[in-house]
Amino acid sequence: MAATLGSLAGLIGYALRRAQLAVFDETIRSVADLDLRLAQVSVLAVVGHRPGLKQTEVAAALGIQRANFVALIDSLEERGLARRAPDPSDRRRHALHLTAEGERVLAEATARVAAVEARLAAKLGPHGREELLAMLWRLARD
Amino acid sequence: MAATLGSLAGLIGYALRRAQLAVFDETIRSVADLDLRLAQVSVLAVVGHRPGLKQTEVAAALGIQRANFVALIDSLEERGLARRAPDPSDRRRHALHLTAEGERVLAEATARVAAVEARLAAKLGPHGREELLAMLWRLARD
DNA sequence: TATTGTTATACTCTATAACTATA
DNA sequence: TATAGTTATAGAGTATAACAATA
Repeated sequence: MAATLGSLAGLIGYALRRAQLAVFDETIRSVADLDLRLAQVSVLAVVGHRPGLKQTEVAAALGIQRANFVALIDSLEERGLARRAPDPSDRRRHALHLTAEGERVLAEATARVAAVEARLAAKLGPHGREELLAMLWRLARD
Repeated sequence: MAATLGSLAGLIGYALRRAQLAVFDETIRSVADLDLRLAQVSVLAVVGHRPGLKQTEVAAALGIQRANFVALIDSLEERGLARRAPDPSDRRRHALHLTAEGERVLAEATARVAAVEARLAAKLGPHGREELLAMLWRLARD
């Protein structure tokens, strides 16, 4: 395959895509039996880390448009994992929180993902993981 | 944003996704006025590098399902950038080639993408690019 | 007037099954 | 029987515009 890819194999953009797809494939499988998509896991992680944020703030942190975020929290709320709390100071806002069940599911999902990450780190050698993260975020923040 | 992402910021998988989206955003814009999507550019690159490959081989190299590959070459053929050539030894097969116009468009797209890649490499320091590519392909190949 | 959440919608990307023609 | 290409289709993910309620 490498031989047939030609110049693509030397492109950061293309290598990023292939690596991301491969890693997501493994990560998606790791939480599949929890019936969670990665977007749902990411919302649980942010809300669990910073409870009380409003929808727009969580969506912006994750790079998700607020219009598309609605169905995402709907799904988590319907499953009893998160809830929208009314904000007394501004009745337009919905502050987001995890339920006790949401905390449990997040803990389980986090453990599964951590196991995948450990396997990835093992492929990268001693300081590979930290170096990779530093480079990736340098590319991601404009 | 980093502060609100919590544990996500330390995940290789999540950082890969954010970096890939940011890089693709810039790359997509760089070829937008050629009216080319990145999937089309990747097909032009592979066929230009290895003319005569059959559809299934190109699709496999790019990780695209052969069913989804049909519309992709259709679009390139309709624009006169690529052509399906009958294979005399096996009439089921279509060998893929670029037209002269396809070669020209590929050259232009390659130059645009190379300019983006140069900006990315500049962000990563002296040996950053090579180190990053090595790590990404280590993750992508299983 | 501006913002928050929402609905509706359209478009791309991807995955799967089934068909045809050839081998 | 198996393979190459194809068609049809359904599910995600994403982007945009417009609306109601509230500020």
